[in-house]
Amino acid sequence: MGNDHLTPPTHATIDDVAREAGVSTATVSRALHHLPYVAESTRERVLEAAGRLRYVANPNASRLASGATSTVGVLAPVLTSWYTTEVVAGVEDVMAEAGYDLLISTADPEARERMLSGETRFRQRVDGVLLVDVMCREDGAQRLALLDVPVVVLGEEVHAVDSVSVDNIAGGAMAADHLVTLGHRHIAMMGGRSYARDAHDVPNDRAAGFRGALRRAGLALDPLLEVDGGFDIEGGRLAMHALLDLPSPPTGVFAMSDEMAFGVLQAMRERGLRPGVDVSVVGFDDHPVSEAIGLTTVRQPVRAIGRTGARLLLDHLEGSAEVDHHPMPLSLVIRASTGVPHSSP
Amino acid sequence: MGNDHLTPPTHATIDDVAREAGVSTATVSRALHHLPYVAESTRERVLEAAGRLRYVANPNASRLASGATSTVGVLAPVLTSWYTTEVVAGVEDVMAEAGYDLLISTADPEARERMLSGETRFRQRVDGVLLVDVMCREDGAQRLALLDVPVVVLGEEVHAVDSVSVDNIAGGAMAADHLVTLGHRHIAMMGGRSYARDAHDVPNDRAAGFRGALRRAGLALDPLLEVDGGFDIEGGRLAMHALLDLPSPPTGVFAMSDEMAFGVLQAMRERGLRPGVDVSVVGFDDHPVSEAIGLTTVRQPVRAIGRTGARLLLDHLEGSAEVDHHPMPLSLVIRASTGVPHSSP
DNA sequence: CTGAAAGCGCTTACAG
DNA sequence: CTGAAAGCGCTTACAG
Repeated sequence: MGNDHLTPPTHATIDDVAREAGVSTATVSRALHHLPYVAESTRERVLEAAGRLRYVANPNASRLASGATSTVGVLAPVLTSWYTTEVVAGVEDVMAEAGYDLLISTADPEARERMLSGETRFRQRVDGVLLVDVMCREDGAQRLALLDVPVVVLGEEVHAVDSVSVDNIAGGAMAADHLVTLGHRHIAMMGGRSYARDAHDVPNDRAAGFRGALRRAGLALDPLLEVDGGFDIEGGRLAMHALLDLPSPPTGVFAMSDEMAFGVLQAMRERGLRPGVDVSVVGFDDHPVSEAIGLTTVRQPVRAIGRTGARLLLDHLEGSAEVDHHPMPLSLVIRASTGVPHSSP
Repeated sequence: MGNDHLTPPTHATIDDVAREAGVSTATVSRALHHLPYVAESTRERVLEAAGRLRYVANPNASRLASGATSTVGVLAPVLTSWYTTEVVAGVEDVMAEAGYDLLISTADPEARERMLSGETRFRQRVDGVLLVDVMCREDGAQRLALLDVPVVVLGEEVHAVDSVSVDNIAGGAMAADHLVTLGHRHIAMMGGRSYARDAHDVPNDRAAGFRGALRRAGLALDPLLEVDGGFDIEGGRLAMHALLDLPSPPTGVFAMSDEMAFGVLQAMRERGLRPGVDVSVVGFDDHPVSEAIGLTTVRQPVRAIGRTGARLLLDHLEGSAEVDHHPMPLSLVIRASTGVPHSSP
């Protein structure tokens, strides 16, 4: 109380600024947008008046009048996994700086279908769309290319629209090669069809790469050692317990995500087994916790994936028509969870 | 190609629907908003026409005309910590269902000041605001109460506006009591002033509760055992190494966040020390990884904090004027990282 | 370099 | 129950 009684009950509009500066609203608009053909002295007067009135343009009015939304839509799996959060953070980094808002929507299967048919809540509300791990395939990408906004696809390689992804086949092979090189012969592979990765090429690609590398080493993947860990911690824990209950448990495990690998390590701890000694474990992602607990993993540049996708979308918003696939690098990070097999042949 | 040539190059507007249904735009608007005083037969005709034309109202036009934004602002520390992500996910759960968009903004110190003075990018763009761990204190809350949108504060107790938080003093005491009960006497406390928690009451409250509980047990906190772990993994690791380099290292450590505790465990692993045997560790949060690695911790209902805050804000948006503090419960989750002191007196 | 005016696509009193 | 019309606050050709 006793404070600033002058606080306006409502916000200043462009008319207020025009009056204050003694010019028309058109001139105010031009001056504030730094458009050419405004006398320097006029511009200064407008800027000053706007500052005095603490004027901020009403975005709804601007957008309605100009047709631009200054918003990009992000369709992503539930923002619950570290991976997704981090990708979106990368997108946010770039888009915030460029002055775009993000409208984030959850990518369940129906949302995916609505997206492909252009029926999303994004309609009329965004200037462009980023799809995170939605898995459209080439036919989906062709439908996206027909939409009236530019679209960039993250997490898979397509060609009808811009895309950025890692080479999951190579990633699976890196994990296998590492375990084989250490001397492992009896190796398990843990994947899954999580909610987020339903109908996904990602696990399939990692599996294919993993199998291929084993094959090249003269090994085959024992069907008993191929398990579903649901891409989360608890799923990884349960699947690992099942593996350890086998008559002949594996000496090495490749978990297709670090979160599953955390569950694997938890199961080992529950049985008093030592990672890297009794059983070797390789994850995928390089979650921040992985370094802390010493998990060997295939690192993806998660945040950079988001940033790169955002930059590509900005290019399109500025008129670029180039369409390409942008591969991102993977690397193996070796830590304490892998070592030579305990009972080496 | 060869596909649907009829796809309209532009979106249907309310005028198109009105023409198609043979009514005025006013009637279309009323019918679509399920307002009273529209003949059932008319409503049906409008709904059908809108469906046929795949009409979606232009939100910018709606918002400009009605003055409502259907958006709530969320001011939160960098969306990089699990805690923040999870709170925001809880907010999103509730707000998405109520038909509100989220406009998320980063809460650095300048953003905090702009918020308190009503100068944010939220101006004119949101119907309400949720502050996550921004720490306004009572005087800040009084300024927020003067703003022209309702505000709910998460993470601290204030009274000028609605707030929801846990009792951090009690939480610090729970950690201390647990370690003392196990027989620990030489106990370290790891806090910090992270970017996110700068100028924060949270660490202070946890520290006060921790100290108070020690005092009640006839113990005092050795100043050498009070360290800064920066509220992240690496900071926790470094601080723990420093503690272990002390002439008389602690037998127990209370880290004020699970992520710091992960760093503590990493440092121990690097030195071959066993959690719960050589040194006992208590965290704070109950991060999903904590169960996997067996970290004893003070659990907060993080997602529920976000949900509760969102519901309170919705209440205000619907006209409620009640203002209250809403406490959320903490609980101690005992796991393998704590045990009786190795060299018990 | 600047202004008058139309228009963006809705919502909402105001009259019937 | 329904329509004509004003108005929300901007932007942007179109003229000067």
